[in-house]
Amino acid sequence: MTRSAHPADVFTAIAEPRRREVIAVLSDGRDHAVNEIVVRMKMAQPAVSKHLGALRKAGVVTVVKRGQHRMYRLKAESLKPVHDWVKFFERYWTHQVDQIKQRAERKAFERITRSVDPPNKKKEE
Amino acid sequence: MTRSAHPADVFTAIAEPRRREVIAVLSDGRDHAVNEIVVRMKMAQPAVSKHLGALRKAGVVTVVKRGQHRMYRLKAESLKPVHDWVKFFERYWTHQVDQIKQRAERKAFERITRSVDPPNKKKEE
DNA sequence: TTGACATATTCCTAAATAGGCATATATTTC
DNA sequence: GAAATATATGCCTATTTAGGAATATGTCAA
Repeated sequence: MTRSAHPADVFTAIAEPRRREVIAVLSDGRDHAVNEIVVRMKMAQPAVSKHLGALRKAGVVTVVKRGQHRMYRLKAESLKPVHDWVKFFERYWTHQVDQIKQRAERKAFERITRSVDPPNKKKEE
Repeated sequence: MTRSAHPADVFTAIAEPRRREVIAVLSDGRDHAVNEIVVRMKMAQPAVSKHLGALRKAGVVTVVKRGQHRMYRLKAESLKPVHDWVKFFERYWTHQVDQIKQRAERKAFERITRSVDPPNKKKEE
């Protein structure tokens, strides 16, 4: 098995660097035709179309037909889950870092010395 | 080709749901033995070890030998690039959304009508 | 209709990879 | 040393997937 994520998972969608490039192009919040993205990214058109397809499946972009073009637009709210997820860890690189680390180390040490090493258990928790 | 990202890319590392579970277990900032993660995640030990290996390569966790255990710890700063990347889009789901959207739409419309296409359309989605 | 242009889709291949299973490699305890 | 425990690694398979090339589809213009 490979990636067991839902194929349309946002985390998976943004894992691709090229896809983040596409998002960067769309990050002005405006509509963009495929061809424009192709030119800006210096990438083959089918490849771009495929990435856009993946992003669309993940709900990261939306499409609208306009004449013979298809206008893609970033749906930024779709990135909110990522933001929420990573925001939790924000505090670890802010000023409280030292406090947190020290407390963690102390607790971890206690845990280890008191419960893990004694050779009388198999599986617990 | 598959994922063209550096294998140790943080975005790729966190794309795996199971890996985010591992991170969740480590999210208290303390040391955790592999076996503990195995038990908590109800996952086979080799699988867990592999995920930990991937996370380590991506710099998301660190290891320390302690007796016959290997204690893994989250290196939260490694997630900062993700935070920084997604933070840019934060403003799109905050109160200014309407402003931004409206301006974007207006500009896009101008762009289209002046350079790409006469303003007639067939199908929209 | 014909042709030009924009985009998507299909087929292909090479690479990545999650997880199962078996096994190797410590490390501790007896 | 031997057994038990903790962890990593190797092999295997099924699945995913990025991108190339060719082609299909759709739309507009003359």
